[in-house]
Amino acid sequence: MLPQRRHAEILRCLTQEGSASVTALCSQLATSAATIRRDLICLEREGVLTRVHGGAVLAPSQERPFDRVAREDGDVKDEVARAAATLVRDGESVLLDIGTTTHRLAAHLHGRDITVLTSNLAVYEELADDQAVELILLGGVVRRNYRSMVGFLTEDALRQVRADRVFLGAAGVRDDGSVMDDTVVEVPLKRAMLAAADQVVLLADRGKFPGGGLARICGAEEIDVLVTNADTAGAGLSAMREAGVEVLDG
Amino acid sequence: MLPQRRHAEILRCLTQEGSASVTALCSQLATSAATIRRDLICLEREGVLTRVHGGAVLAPSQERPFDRVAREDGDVKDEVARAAATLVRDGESVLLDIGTTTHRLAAHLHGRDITVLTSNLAVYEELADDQAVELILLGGVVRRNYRSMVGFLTEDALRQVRADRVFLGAAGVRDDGSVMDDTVVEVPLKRAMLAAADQVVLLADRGKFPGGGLARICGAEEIDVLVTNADTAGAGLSAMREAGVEVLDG
DNA sequence: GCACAACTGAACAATATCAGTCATTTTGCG
DNA sequence: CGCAAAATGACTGATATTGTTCAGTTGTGC
Repeated sequence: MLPQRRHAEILRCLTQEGSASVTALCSQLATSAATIRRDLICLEREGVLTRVHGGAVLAPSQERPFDRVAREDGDVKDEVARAAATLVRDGESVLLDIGTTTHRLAAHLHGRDITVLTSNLAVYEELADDQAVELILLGGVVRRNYRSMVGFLTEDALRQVRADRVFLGAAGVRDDGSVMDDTVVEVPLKRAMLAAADQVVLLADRGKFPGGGLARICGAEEIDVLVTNADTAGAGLSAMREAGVEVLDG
Repeated sequence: MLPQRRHAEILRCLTQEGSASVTALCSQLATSAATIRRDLICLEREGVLTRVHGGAVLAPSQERPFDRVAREDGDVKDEVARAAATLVRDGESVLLDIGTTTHRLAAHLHGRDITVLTSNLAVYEELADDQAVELILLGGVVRRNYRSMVGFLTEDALRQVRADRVFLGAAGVRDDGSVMDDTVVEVPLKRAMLAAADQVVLLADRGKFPGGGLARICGAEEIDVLVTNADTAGAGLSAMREAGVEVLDG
């Protein structure tokens, strides 16, 4: 393996985890501790990381903005996004819905060895520079205000692909467990996404219980996993549980 | 194997993986280390890559081959782009090919009341904030280095749409009028674009006459309009004229 | 404070790669 | 066909990188 490749890999581990130990890097890169140390010295000289006893951490200036946002406590949406990211396994292909919640999820998927399918242009911009993630855009008519693509092209594309998991956002969940959306044009898209994935994961922070919306996307029975906050409560959540939805707390 | 073919292959490996080792290239291209090194020296002189111990990595300025190309030959290409923009009428829908030339064309389409269809992500970024232009992305697998989307999704999308005009880029025009490209994966896309538009406009500055390329996209008879520089000359241009192509000077 | 484990830095040997040279083969051209 | 130029592959001494070893240091639990 080329030294540069190793350096890139070390940085990938660092940005993903925030820190990395020499022994972990040894096994991950199949090399000796001496080489890793030499690499770390080199990278420290470049100023991209700081060496600490046993490994290295990202240099303060190198922390990506989303990482800082992610570590702030009390951000209910980010709790959900972070919890959802733990569901994704290496090698999988995931379908990300339109909206800000899935954009936040994408920010937690940096450096992962996965394929992301989406019509969410915010996700595209988030992951555009990430070499690890394979990115597939669904196409469609660009809606600037929503940073997304919609229309028959998007729906057609969804019929041609298959994902291991779809991460769905929503405007709210009604007390009967119905998943609702505000934007009528998105509903057929969301339904097409449901059909294109093996597992349906709904991202809904506690503010979505109960929640309104003009149009019904689907009922609780179509959802496999609900990711929400630990302190979420309400009839909608109970309805989800009764429908056999696995509930994951952020 | 021809040196040019080897160089193209080396670049393909590099853009795909980000780095390549001499030994890997040896076995992949079935040649000796000495030859690979000579190739790398040559390519490094061109500024395309940076040699490192054990192999090569993409040159820092080269990580986005797109941006590099975009800066070269500024005026020559921009003459062509500006002239091409005059062909577009309000209310039309235009299909823009992958590449830098069409990106430049897009820069001249700001504020126009038109619909732009493209798989060129540089065009998307150029026009994303322009309220006047309706933007439709074709979808597909994102190729970061080329700022484009390719693959069967893109081709499928092209079969579903119809444009008044397609603006096509190319690596070069041969003396017999054949339009050539370097990137094999783009050829079926370009052919699908030809089929999806009523009029085919080829953008080719004087540097493209004569020009090489691995794969043939189409012959002169498929082109309706050629936009080039005023001082362009050569057998390829004559072949175009003989085939009845309307030639527009920038 | 002390013992113990883990980590570090430096030196060294082994290995891999590099640049240069030279013989051989291929290519282009009259 | 023959010749010259270019490209290729093999060899060699020089250089760079890597893994190992070991003495010294740091961190941790008692």
